[in-house]
Amino acid sequence: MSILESTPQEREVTCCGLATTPVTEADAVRLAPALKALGDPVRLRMASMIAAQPELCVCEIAPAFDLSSGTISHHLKLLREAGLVGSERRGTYVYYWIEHAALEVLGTLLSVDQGAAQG
Amino acid sequence: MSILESTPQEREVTCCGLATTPVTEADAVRLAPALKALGDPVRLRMASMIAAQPELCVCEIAPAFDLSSGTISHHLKLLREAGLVGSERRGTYVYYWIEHAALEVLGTLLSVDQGAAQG
DNA sequence: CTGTTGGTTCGATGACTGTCGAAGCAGCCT
DNA sequence: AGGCTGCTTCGACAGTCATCGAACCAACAG
Repeated sequence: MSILESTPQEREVTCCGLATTPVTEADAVRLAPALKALGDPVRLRMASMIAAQPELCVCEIAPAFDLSSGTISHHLKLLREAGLVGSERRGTYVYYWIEHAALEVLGTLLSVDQGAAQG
Repeated sequence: MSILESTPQEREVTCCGLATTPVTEADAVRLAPALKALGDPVRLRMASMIAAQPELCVCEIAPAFDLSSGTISHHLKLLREAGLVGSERRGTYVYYWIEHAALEVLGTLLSVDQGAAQG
């Protein structure tokens, strides 16, 4: 059950945003982990760095943070488990890329709904 | 320093999404707490219920969850502190409403950027 | 003033999280 | 094979979090 597997109910929600139809418990359980993963300043920046490039190796990500390599790996793992990024080892380096589809699900969920919202 | 106070840098970010320009550390620190607040299934549903109505009293929110009133209050407080909802007591009841502007900041942050994203 | 109902705050507790440093693994060199 | 570099995993630890039940405060109805 990943963030990308949508039920009909969830499709409606992610079609028109959180304000249109109350998110069901099942959808909340599936969507919340991705928001939680982005709810840490380190991971939000990591996701943003990765999203701004086609892909990025850990050796390019790590220097931006004053953290041990173990901690860097830990955060990247959480982003991966949340379905927000993918990774692949190619030779010496491990590359990370953003899963745009997952990001889009969240963007739609939080997008301002033209019908229900009123500034 | 709330989610709604934007620096020039942050305006650029929240204009075109997380993938356009890497989020700065300061912006990440300011934006992450709101995502964190929504990163819990209970609070995501609460925010969604509140967002789907002009306003909602606690007595209408609480029955949707199998939680003690103390825990309900705790979650609503976190949403309030994250700047995502506002609240006001009117007579017997306390009413909560969504802060659409804060939601919009997040929606824009996570929205798919036409320029940088590619599926 | 007293009881009742709606919410918040408090204290305690078990679970989870962010962090480090050390150990481990993978792929290179030579 | 032996060593080096890049990254992940492991074990430990302090800090945070979700939850409950109890105590508390606010408004109202008798």
